[in-house]
Amino acid sequence: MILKKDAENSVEAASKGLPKPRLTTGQQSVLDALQHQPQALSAQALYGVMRRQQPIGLATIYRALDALKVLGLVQHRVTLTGETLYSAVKHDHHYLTCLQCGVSVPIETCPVKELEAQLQGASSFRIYYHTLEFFGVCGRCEV
Amino acid sequence: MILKKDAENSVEAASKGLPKPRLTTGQQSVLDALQHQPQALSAQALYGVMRRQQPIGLATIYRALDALKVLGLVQHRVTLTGETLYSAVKHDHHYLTCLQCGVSVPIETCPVKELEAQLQGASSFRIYYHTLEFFGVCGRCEV
DNA sequence: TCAAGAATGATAATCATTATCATATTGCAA
DNA sequence: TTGCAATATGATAATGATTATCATTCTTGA
Repeated sequence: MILKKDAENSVEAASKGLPKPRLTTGQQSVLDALQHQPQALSAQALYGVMRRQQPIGLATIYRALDALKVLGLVQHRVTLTGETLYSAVKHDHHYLTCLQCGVSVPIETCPVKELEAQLQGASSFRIYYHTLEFFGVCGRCEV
Repeated sequence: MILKKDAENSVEAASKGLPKPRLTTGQQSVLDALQHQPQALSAQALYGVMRRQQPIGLATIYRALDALKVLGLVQHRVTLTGETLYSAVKHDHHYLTCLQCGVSVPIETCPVKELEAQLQGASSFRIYYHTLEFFGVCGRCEV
C-alpha cells in the first residue's frame, strides 16, 4: 500500500539523545496541543484551538513553534497557499499534492530513511526531520 | 558522493508527452529567464533580473510562474524565510537545511525516482516534480 | 479589418509572519 | 523567602511576499 487511507495520530516522544531541553510554559502548551491534534495545523488554527482552553497570544505560539522546530520536536510543511503547517514529530508525513486544486493525499512509503542516515554521517548536521512532497495534477483537474 | 560540490545548471526541456502548450509572451519570457539562471530564484529576484532586459510587470511574473508550474515546466520550493524559489524543471534539487542559520546544502542522491514512478501508477495524478528537504541543525549552529 | 477574449502593468489590498515594547514570570543569589 | 535580572508573554503595529483589481493593450479567429 503506497497511499494512506487516513492520517495517523499516535503520539511519540522525539528523543535524540540530546541534553533534555527545558521548555517554557508556552512551548509546553503548544507542544501538548499539537500532540493532541490528528493532523498538521497552521499557527493561526492552533491559536483558534488553544485560546478556547487557556489564554495564549498568537505571537507566543509563533515563537514556541519556531523554538520547538529547532529543538527537533515539531516539524513543518508549507502548503501551496503559503501557510505553514506544524505537527509534532512522530512519523513522516509525505504528500502528493495537486498544483491545480491543492488537494493533498498522504503517502505511506518513505524511501528516505536510509539516505537520512547516510547524510547524518556525511554532513555535520544533526538531522531532525525531512519533507517529501510530490506535485502534479490530479485526475479531476486534468483536461 | 552524497553532497553536491556546487549547483548544476544544464538546461533540458521537460516534455511529458502532453499536448504542446502554447505559452503567452510573458510565460515564455519568464521560462527563458529561468532557464538561464544557474539556481532557483524568487519571483521578486526574477523581476529584478528581467526588468533590466525588457519591460515586464511583477504581477505578470507571478502569473507566469503559476501557470508554468501547473504545466510542469517550472518547480518551486519554499525557504525558511517564507519566500518561494522557482526553477526550470530539470534535475531534482534536494537540500539539507539548517533550521537555525538557514544555510542550505544541495544533496546529490535522489532515492525517490522509483517511488515517483510507483505513485504515478497507483494514483490518478500526473506527477511533475517533487521536493525533498532535510531539516536539522548544522555543526556551526549546534551548541 | 474588427471585435471578443485574454494578457499585461500599475497599484491597492490581503494575510501570514515578525518586530516592538510594556508587562508579567521565572530562576537564582543572598 | 525576598529581590533582581533575565526571559517570556501579549497586544498590536509593521513587514513583506503574494493576490486582486481594473484600465489598457495584445491576440486571434470570423
